[in-house]
Amino acid sequence: MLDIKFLRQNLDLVGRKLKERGQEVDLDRFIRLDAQRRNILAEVETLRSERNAVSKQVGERKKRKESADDLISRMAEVSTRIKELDEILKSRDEELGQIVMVIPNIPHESVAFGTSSEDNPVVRTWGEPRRYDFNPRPHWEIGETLGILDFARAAKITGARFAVYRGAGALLERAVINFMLDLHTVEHGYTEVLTPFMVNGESMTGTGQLPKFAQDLFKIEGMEYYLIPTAEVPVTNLHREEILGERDLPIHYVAYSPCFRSEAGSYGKDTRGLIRQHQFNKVEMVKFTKPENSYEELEKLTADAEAVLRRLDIPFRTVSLCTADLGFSAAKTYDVEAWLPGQETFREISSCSNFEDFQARRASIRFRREETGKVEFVHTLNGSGLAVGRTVVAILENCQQRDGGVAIPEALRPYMRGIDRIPPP
RNA sequence: GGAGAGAUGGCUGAGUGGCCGAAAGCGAUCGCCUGCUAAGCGAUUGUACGCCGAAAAAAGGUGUACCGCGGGUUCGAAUCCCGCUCUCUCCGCCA
Repeated sequence: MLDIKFLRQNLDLVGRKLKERGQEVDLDRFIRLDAQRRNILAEVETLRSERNAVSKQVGERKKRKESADDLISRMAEVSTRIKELDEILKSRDEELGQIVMVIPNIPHESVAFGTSSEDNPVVRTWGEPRRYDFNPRPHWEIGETLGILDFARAAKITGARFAVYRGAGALLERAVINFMLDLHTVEHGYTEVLTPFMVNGESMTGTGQLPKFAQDLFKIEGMEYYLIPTAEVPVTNLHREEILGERDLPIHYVAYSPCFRSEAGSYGKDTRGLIRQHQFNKVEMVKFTKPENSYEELEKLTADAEAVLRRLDIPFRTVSLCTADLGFSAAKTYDVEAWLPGQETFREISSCSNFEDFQARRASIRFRREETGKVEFVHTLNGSGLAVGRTVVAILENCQQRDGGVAIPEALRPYMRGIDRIPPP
């Protein structure tokens, strides 16, 4: 959510920035409602002030055993009027909320203008794609041949866009999770957290999934709980409605969680394999920082995500999302894309964003600056570190061998009971 | 699922209709005192929003709201009434 005062004073700027994102927002209506709201607020507060003062007189008169009937009947009218105005005020607030809660964040000045993902500038590439003396296969073929991935049975027990991992496949998924958690905690200094995988509506609103993107979420029948689409939601909301000490910052968390996404609107996209599932595992990094440090922290966060691919020796490139490709809550995002030889393409495997104070304002996550004694909003950041299923995809495709086996990257072997490859059947 | 108790400021905890944004204590900050430390003394110690202020901001001033959440009664609600949520204890069930 944007700062209302900022919005009021920078209408043109906000309108222009939103246009760059390809968003149209009725800002005139916002300004009109906001002015109305403030007028009504001023009136109702004046009336309340009068009522408070007169009620005090009533008390004093009664103590002196004097009649206060005239004051009482006058205040009865005032109270009725206050009640009326309160209702109007409430409806204005709701309308304003509906507008302001669906306005996306403003892109950072370093974000390139663009109209689609084609316009995302590549900021770096790492690693050389391996040469194969055979035709590299896509991971779903590799996985099914090896008997470690079973999409047919997943469809039977649940439906489309689910997977069953078996034997070395299940072990590999688990190894990747543990490898990533250890790397980020031991070497990068993050604190591991394990949270609920369902959250309430307030949490979803805090990070920006609600109210605008309800159709992307799975909701629990008969309860106001949602399955999390990413650990970003529970972890960022850990400090919702808190005022942190300046000394507590920065806070770095890493969390494993399964992620649940309805994938509404992506029918027909990535229907084969592990790329796009209703349920997938992810290790997520979340940071709470002081405003002046957040961009430096974004660079480190992205480097921490890239470190996973470096250790696994998987080639990747990092792009900076352009204005049109940026997510709703983000001010700036780097996507890390792993090379997939079986599909001869780079695919997103991590998305690292700085939300600045957008989520902090929604979720009311603040800190007290020692120098001034004032409370300010923190900046929040998060990044996949990494998407586990897609990492398994990258391993299967990059490390496949002529005979159909898959070599286990060195770094994972301690987590795989020492085995160095998954042999063909 | 059944029975009961509770939710007040950073914390402990008082407050059953007006004198309560809220006692007291603890903690914290600043100052005084003191060779140093401790102790002692004094002051300060919430958040949000509106208005005034100003080139913009800040300082400052002022008003309103907030005692788990939502509604109601009343001239007036932390306090009375209704609904909800959460926490704790006991019983049952259960990984």
